[in-house]
Amino acid sequence: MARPATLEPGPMTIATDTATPIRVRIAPSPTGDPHVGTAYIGLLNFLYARQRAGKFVLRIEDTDRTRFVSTSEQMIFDALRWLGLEWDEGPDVGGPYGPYRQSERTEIYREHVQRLLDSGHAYRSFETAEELEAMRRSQIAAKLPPRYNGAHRELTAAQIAAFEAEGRPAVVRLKVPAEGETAFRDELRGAINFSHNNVDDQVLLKSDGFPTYHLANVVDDHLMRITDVIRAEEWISSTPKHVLLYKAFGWELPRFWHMPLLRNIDKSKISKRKNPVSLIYYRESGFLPQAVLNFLGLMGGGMAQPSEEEIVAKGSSLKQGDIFSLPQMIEKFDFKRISLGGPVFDLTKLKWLNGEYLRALSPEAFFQALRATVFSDEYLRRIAPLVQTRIETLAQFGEMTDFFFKDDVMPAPEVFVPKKRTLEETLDFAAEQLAVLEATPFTAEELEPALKKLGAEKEWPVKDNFMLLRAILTGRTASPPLLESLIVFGKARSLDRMRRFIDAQKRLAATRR
RNA sequence: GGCGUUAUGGUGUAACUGGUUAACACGCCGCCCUCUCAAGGCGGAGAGUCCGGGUUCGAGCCCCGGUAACGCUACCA
Repeated sequence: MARPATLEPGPMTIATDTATPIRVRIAPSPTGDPHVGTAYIGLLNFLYARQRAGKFVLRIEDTDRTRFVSTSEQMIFDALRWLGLEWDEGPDVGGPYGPYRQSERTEIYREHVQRLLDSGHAYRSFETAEELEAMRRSQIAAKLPPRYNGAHRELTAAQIAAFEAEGRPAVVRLKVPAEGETAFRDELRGAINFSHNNVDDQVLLKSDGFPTYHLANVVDDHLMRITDVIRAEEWISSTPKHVLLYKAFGWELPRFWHMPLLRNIDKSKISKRKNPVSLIYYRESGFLPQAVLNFLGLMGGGMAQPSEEEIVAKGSSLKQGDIFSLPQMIEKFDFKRISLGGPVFDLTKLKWLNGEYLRALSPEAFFQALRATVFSDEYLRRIAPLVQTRIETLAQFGEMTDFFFKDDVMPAPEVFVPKKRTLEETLDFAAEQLAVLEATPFTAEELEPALKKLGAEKEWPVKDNFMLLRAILTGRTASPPLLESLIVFGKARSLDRMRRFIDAQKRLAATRR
């Protein structure tokens, strides 16, 4: 892999106190579109590795077969490469500690689980999912904290044999010590303690034979010689379980760095409901990877603002302080500076930044960027057949297809509300359509029946059903074929357009009242 | 509910080991430039640093006590 010289550890390289080479990893789950959160944590890990001449590993965390999406893994690869976050080891590039896909490591997990069973750090538990669910409900009803009650912690050999004879499937759980506490150090926050009263007997091996995150993550991090676990803050609460596992195996602990969570405007954890969260969306909407990376680098504030002397020395203007490249981040990004409050992912500022990058392009580079994205041959080639029979001069192509090239369309209520329907009913139905589209792969064979099924359930005639969707997607009542348009425009952008539409209309309706 | 984390303008961040009227960027408003719109230039409004105590000549920075937000609380990650 050819890397620009600037990416090599420069004078700012941080000396580490250990002789062991630094190794970090990201472990995305292939459950859907690649997520901005993955890019954020990916960037941070990448920077950390590059600053210390370490290795950046990509591991695919595909142990949940119920949420597995087969196309997801490739999309993750593509999105990370688009951003320029190249990994040194991973499922597609190999490496000395493979395999890098957890579904290919089940034998390893089984062996390790057996070790825990043998050493008494784990035990088999035979409750069914339904029984556990019932237990949880009654605990919540009784206002008790929902926790595993430990019923099978001390089964006798005879009891275990009986359950097995019954053919009951088992899970393996971590045997958390009844007393005491587990403490660990977070590199950004200092010591964190958890009383064992508050650490559940986590399932380590599911009844389908796959490990849970907790087990797989610890085993793999150890086997892959990961020295620094840089991950999102949401993992703090489960870190004691991980620490307990390291100890049970007798392994050395990695350093833990928990990064603040990216937030929606209302400060909740970033989610697709309130923010475009798919990296596909950003790529297809014409954001430049450098701008996205730059923006992500702003989140958490690891880049010091330049001092006045530096500004004078460089002769640059003050606002350049928010603009920096990946090599500059490698040089200057300081993990100890990261501020812990959850940063709001503010699309407005991202757009400004992207505009700065666009303006900085040479005319030729700008033209090439256009040709590579919104006016790519590939895109045009897919749109062309949708309009060929519908236009009389080639110039009409523009009118017919404008919505394919817009960032936003916003039809008026006269356009999208069917006769005999109220605005409110219509928006409610649009929300139903959105839910269906989210759950459906974007192919004609899948989309059509799914939408028709919804229409039948809610008693919306096909005509009104499709017309509403057409209005939302295209902004008008006449357009190329709806389903094909949806598919070509793409799932990420289509869903975003719908969400924005519903949000905006609800807000409008509220102000009218 | 329990546990954990966090807390500086609307948003992202600054403020060296406590030291002058809390700084920069985005956004917002106004003016200039201009055929328009952007961009660019200039200017402005907007926080007294979550709240309450304390230490100190002096606190956004230190101590104590609250509050709020967020996260976790799954055979999901």
